[in-house]
Amino acid sequence: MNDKNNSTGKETADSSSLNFIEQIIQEDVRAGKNHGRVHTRFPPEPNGYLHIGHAKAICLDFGAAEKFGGKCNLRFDDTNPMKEETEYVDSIKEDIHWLGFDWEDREFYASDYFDRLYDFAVDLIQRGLAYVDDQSSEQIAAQKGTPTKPGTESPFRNRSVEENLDLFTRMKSGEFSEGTHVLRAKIDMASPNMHMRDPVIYRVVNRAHHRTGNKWHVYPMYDFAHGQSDYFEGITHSLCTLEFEVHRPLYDWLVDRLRTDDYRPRQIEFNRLNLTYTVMSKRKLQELVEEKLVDGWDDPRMPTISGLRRRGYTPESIRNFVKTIGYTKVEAINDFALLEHAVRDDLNIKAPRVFAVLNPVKLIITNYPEDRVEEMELINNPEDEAMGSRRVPFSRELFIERDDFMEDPPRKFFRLGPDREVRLKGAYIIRCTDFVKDPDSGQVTEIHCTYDPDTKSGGTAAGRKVKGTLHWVSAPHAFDAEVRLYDRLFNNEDPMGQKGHDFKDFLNPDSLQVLKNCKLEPSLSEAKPGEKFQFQRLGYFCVDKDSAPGKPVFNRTVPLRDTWGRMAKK
RNA sequence: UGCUUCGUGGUGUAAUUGGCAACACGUCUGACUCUGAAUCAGAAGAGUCCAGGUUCGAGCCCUGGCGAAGCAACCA
Repeated sequence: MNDKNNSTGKETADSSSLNFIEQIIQEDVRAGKNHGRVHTRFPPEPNGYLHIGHAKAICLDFGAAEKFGGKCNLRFDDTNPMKEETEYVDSIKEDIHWLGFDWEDREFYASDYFDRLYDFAVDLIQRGLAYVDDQSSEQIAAQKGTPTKPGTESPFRNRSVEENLDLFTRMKSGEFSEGTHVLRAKIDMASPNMHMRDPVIYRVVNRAHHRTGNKWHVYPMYDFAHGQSDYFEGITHSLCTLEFEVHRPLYDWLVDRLRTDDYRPRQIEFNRLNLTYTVMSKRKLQELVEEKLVDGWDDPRMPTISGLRRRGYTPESIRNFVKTIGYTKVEAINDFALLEHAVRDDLNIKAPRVFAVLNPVKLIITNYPEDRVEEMELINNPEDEAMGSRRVPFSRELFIERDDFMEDPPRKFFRLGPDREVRLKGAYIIRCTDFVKDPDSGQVTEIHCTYDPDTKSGGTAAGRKVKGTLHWVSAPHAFDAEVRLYDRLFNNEDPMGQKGHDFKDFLNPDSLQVLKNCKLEPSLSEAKPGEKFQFQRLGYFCVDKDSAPGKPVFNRTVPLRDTWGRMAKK
């Protein structure tokens, strides 16, 4: 065992803020278990990209360690060379760091322990606690029984130690082909727990491993690697999701046969993260990627860490979200609105305000001089004075949002309409005097207004009130951009939970909407991929990685709360 | 007809020696506002799966039901 002597855990947290797992840890520390040490681990399999469910685990593994003055290891659970690749190792490390956590120099791999695990398997054979089974997986499965019926014993269960040792050695040396032999722990074929019915602990795999190459022809199963790896690393609390609950007796059985002292890692399970209108299993997400139903693992509609990052989510917002939803043993489905609230909350403070017109319509101020341009001063963020202000050009021809004008507005509409007044934010109050419609489509193509020169923001009559305030851009100064609007990936709250349906039946056909000719204020022309803004009155947006000089692309992270939009829908 | 775990507003959580069911999101009002945002103030919404029991008093303890999830990969 290495690394078992880090500093004694100290209780920094007030117990009212501790989740049930942290409370257990606190009790263990108080009771002096493992000398009051707290050491956790985050153990991803490098077979795909991390999603927000992993973020929940990461926050707990690293967070709990930090709360009690302990440490958290990163350990890649790489026991299956069929599925694992170095590419995934790199993305996982990037995502953890981005979320704001650090494993320092403690980057481990289950494959680091292959020799020790093999020796332990040999030890079990010598103690009569493991045997080589020559049967096919079908035969073994048939003998396993069912949850309600006990299993039957393998005909190879009582082989001699010598024969088992010989066979296992030959498995290791590559003499056998895949599927012909396995090593099983000899426990209890009648156990009410299926996992205790002589579980397979080693299988033959004749394939290169991403780290150990062709050294091995036998690989340990998850159950034969996880608890032991925890033990080797001096882990005190091994936190995992609920589906491993039934594995715990096996975890303990193996650790108890491995350990040589009082120290013992403790597995505790918590509920998985589920979100409405999306799916969270790595396999399902992979399906979406492979069938090209999304743009890749980092498609902004994906609940992956890389997808959320590209969508414009901040690490803080994800951590705050995770804090809000908590850890219990209840199978819960969390409302996506909670996540959206978390980003808005964070971006409200951080994101500079800018003007962008997504669905532009031309507005002409007929009494404004043709060649005049004013530089209007706009506050960058009313929530943070330190973010200062910027100058935005204003001229006779502007673009405003098509939605902000109605030919025949209803009572509660307080934007622009014939003979109505409205303020152009940071500029003047204008009155609509006329508008032009395309005779064929019936679409409004031009809105004519007059402005009141006395009402300039900050000017003498600036105090006059009008009900509506619109954002705008100066037509000759604005530049074009592509803006991608995202909606929920699925139409159904719980696409996985619908009996008789494939989850893909519920894909939302309108989850991506691409707007090509959006008009952005000039200050945005320098924005770099990843930069985040509030498009005033619309939502939070960020520059996409597809963005190139002269070909800007923005993603909508989340719209602003919109009580008008909700009213209008009714 | 097994084992393990879980049932608290619409959703997620809290209520920790039994003591007025609390918070967040969402929803709806209102105030403010040069963002129909943010902010502020307020409202509606559960009597804790059901039935018994113990107790002055039960979400919490006991008994019995009901319901849900996980478990039968040589995946993790």
